[in-house]
Amino acid sequence: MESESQPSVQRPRLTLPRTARVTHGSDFERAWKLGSRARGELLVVVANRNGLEGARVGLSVGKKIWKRAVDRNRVRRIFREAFRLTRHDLPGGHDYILVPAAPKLEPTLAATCRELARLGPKAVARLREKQAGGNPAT
RNA sequence: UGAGGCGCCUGGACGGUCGCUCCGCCGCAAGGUGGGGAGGAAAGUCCGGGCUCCACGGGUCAGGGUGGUUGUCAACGGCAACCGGCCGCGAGGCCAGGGAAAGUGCCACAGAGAACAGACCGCCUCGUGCGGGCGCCUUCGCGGGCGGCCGCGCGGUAAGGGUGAAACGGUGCGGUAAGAGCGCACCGCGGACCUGGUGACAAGUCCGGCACGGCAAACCCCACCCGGAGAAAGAUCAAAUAGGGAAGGACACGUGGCGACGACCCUCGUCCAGGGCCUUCCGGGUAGAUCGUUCGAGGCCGGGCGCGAGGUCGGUCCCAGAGAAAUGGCCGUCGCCCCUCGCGGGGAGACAGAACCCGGCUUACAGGGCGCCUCACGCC
RNA sequence: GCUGCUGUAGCUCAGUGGUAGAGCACUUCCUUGGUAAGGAAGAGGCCAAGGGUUCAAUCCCCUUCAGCAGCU
Repeated sequence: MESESQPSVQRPRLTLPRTARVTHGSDFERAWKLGSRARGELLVVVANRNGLEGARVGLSVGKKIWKRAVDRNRVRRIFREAFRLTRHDLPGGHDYILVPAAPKLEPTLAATCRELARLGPKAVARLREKQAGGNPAT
């Protein structure tokens, strides 16, 4: 944590512009159809190639998870903040759809960051495996 | 001091830092900079409107809603004041609160009787029949007469008991064989008149003599109101692909018509084979984009009007606008609550998240605060 | 965003303004050497919650809470 103040690695600023968000329904549908998944304690990560430079995030928090809109917003904001902090450590060129793993979880930011950093690359690796085995052309 | 009633407000504050979104300015751009950024319920979607599109000659019926009166309002099933009923010692609270002498229907069980009422237990001995025994009078006696008693029946009665949610007015006095609106007084009920009030209604006088049980959130009747859908409404722009129309061109020999999956027929002289391409423009329109989309029956302050809901005049302010959907993360100080005698320290922090916009209603809500009023006790 | 439907025994469902029922399941007994089937008896319900109308509400009315379905 304290090593971040070192100037040795020139880290980019931790922003989250709209270009880093999945904003189209068709992108979501492609991810559900073609993407690979990795499941953890708190969240499920669905990864799919997007043909762009950086990583993008999409949030999918359904009404079954929490009944109240306040709680759903809470989960969304934690997921979004976790992606903002870990976004440059994840493999680029992919869309990541984040889904709560189970109903009525109360994720903390630190735990979500850890899981996202672990599950993101895992899902991307599975995607490569799948595409190499099945269809070689993208 | 304690217990309570009513109305209302608030819903942590400040700072640093990393981000998000909208607007203004600077910049070719990347970006920089200044400012705004959830609620009283944003909720449920129970009502009412604005707005948009669709439908529409008028009337009637059907269907739905509302239901004291007068107001208020853009409108309402909201709100205010008043009226009536019920509850509370009281401040106050609650009420779908029109019509049951237009009609239909229902009122279980219990009970004698339940909607043109009824007579079980009782009560009565005025009337009447039978039986029993008693007293008195009369008779030698049998017998007869009179009086009153008991039982059974006819009869009278509806006060009392009992049943029920409800029993065909209530209480008291008179009256009677016992009783009964049978009579009287008061109350209730009904009718008429009159007074006050815009009105709901209230007060008063007179009369009637009780006739008219309840349920319309049962059907229904009466009065009034209501066209449908909803911003994913709707409007504008508009790729790619396919297809439609028009013009021009190229290729080709076949072209065109009727017609039909192949046949066949007609026209130019017959038969066979085959082609249907390119460019430009037009219109519809999908993905997508933009608008609708936040200045409004708006907030705040003040004046005068009204009991009040509210209305009016003047001043002032601009106060969220996303779109797989911003309003968040981390840190610090103070404040509040809980644990602890205390210092210190630790923990918790309600209900809940805008999606076209308003007016209400309803529901949820840790804690804190304000105002007015009532009752009880104590002291002066 | 809008609309509709359903909440009754452990489960699946009836029911209607007047003491709430059926089938399966459960308990006990009989039958059998034993089990199943069969027979007999029994238990189990604040009819989703809160108000209101009514003499009386599972039923009628209002509000709330769940669950399900549909339209776009």
